Amino acid sequence: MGKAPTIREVARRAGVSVATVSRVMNGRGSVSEKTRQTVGEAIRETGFRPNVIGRGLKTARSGTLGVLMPSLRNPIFADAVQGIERAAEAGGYRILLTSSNYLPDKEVAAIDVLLCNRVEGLVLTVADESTSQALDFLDRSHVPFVLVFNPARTADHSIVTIDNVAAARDIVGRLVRMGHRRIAMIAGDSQASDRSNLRRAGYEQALVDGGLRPSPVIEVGFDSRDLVRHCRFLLSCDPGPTALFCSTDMLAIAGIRGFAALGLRIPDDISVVGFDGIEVGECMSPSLATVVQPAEDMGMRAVEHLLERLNAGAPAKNLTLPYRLRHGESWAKPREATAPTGTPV
Amino acid sequence: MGKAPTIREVARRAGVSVATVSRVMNGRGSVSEKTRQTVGEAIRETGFRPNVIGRGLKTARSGTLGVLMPSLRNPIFADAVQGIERAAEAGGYRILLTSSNYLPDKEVAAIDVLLCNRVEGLVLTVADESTSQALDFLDRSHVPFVLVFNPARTADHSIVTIDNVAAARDIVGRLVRMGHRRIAMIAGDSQASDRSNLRRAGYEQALVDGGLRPSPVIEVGFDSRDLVRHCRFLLSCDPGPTALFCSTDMLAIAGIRGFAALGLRIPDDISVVGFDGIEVGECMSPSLATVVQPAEDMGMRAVEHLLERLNAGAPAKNLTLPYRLRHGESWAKPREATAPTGTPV
DNA sequence: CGCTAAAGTGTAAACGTTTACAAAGACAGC
DNA sequence: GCTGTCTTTGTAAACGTTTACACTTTAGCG
Repeated sequence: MGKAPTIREVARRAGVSVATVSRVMNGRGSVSEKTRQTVGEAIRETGFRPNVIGRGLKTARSGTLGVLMPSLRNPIFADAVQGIERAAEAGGYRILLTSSNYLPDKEVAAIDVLLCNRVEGLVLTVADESTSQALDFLDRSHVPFVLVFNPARTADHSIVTIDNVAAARDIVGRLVRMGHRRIAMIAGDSQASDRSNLRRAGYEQALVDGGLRPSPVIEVGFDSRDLVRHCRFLLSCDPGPTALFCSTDMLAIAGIRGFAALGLRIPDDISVVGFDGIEVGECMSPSLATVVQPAEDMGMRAVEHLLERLNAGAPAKNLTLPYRLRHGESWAKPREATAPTGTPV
Repeated sequence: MGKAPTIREVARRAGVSVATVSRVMNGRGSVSEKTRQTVGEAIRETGFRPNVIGRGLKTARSGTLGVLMPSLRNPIFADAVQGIERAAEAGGYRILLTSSNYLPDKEVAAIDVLLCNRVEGLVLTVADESTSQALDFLDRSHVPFVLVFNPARTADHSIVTIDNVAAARDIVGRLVRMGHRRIAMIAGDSQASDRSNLRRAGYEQALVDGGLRPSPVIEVGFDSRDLVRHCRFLLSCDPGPTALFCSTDMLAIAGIRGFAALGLRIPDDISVVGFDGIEVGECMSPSLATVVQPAEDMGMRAVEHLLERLNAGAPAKNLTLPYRLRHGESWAKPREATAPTGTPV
């Protein structure tokens, strides 16, 4: 593992000073055409690759952005990272990726590591924005950051999100207007996700809007993949639900499976809708009716905004992107369709 | 954005030299208990965070590993990255993540950027290991790297993979022994994935093993999500297939949907099996019969091995992990079950 | 008390860049 | 030829750490 050549060796080989080599590389300052050639050759001959660590030390710019996500196992986050990476690359930045596994303690630790690495900014999703120590910590650091998926704490925070309450209310409202009167909800651990809470709030509002009495919400862990127990419970209730709303697509997919395992057909016997809009929900059969968050786009926008703040000193802003409903095949009118109590559809 | 405090300011505040502060931070060299206290306080008071860029310059160690994946949109890669991140974190390393979008040109460019960032090693999946310029490039760099998912080029390369040929042969062989005589295959773009080719080879071997004549393989792009056209084509063949093998789970899921859209029931009318073992395949209904690659584990092992090479000078090695079959619900005996020509099951 | 060894601390030189500043050369205008 | 301007190049000082080396203090021991 011979040491990598340095700018000094290139300079020696080209018979110029290191300053000149630096100028050739960065295209700053004036260099005669002849020298430029010579140096270019020397660079090629030595296989020189500028050491961005040395450069970063001098320029006080690392060229990296920190990224912190709860997990990459939920495709919604993987998609966001994909967008983040694309936009970062387009802007000439690299990303340092970490994940918290939904643990607030790890959030703080991971951010600390990123700050030691002198990331110029961060893009992150925290478990719960309202209680996050990680954000307090970050506020104090004066390193700009953009939250993705999380709701806004205050107006002077940069966030890229969708209106979770409105979206949940919208999709559940449609179930109501389809004629569903008993709509259950399975929500991911509210401790680990403020989104879960917001979606629950939207769900409850939709029930109220429809004049339905709230039903209890089943809270499960994020990694729950086997919901058959919970599905059985739901069916055992006196008037069982005719529809299920899940706080994430992963849960909804598991819910469909749970009901199918109990012999129900989707959507004939029960409707199931999700939230996130992960691609696989669209590919499966029945395709999942859900709220689509433009995750990749959100990641890109987050980075673009971050770079504006970094390079142009733009102010923080709250960016709420529009969500989309995917009219999948997993929902339908309830069999014993009764008109909703409110206004007819 | 006041400048971050440096070791010098901590030293001044604690009334000691920078060397002492450094010693306290790294626990190297001897420092009296009293000084240790004083310095610790000064660090806390100033909110000092060691600049790993400065450190890296001196120690010639960046503490980062480079990661290059084709895309994060396929959960199999996201899972691998998850494992990579976990193991890297456990080993005290950070990861610099890039993706190639399956484009060989971007592979080279991305690696170049990573090398400029002086990653101490790389974990990557290239489109095609046998033709990859990226790997030639990397070989010349003398930075250790580990391939994941790709097959081994030569014995002195580090790789972590499964036996794609054997696995494909295994699962397709089971279809044969179930009684399927006409098994179609949909494969992802072979240009963009050597895995696709290996799985195809395994598929063809299984057909030969079973005394079946090879049928043409349909090649599609990786981002193909609507396979209904291809499904229709398959059904239009004179004796249509009774089973479909797809080179990835994402394709298999789309295939299930394609057939379902044409009115077929899975697995009653046609069996569909995939390859990868992404989690969502297990959650959906019918659950996907597939070859499970331990992606997260593969990512972890890759990093563990890389760190062994880095820190203990261990030699490169080829690590072929066992695959697992998931006996999902998407396959069954063909309706018009005929015993296979070969040995009975 | 004097000697030696060990422990604690400081000094200063790296590491690979960038860049302010200085210097030198070329050239034009007088 | 002198002056001034512009272009090209070099010198050297940062940037924030680590660490070899040297120095001072302390402790142990005769």
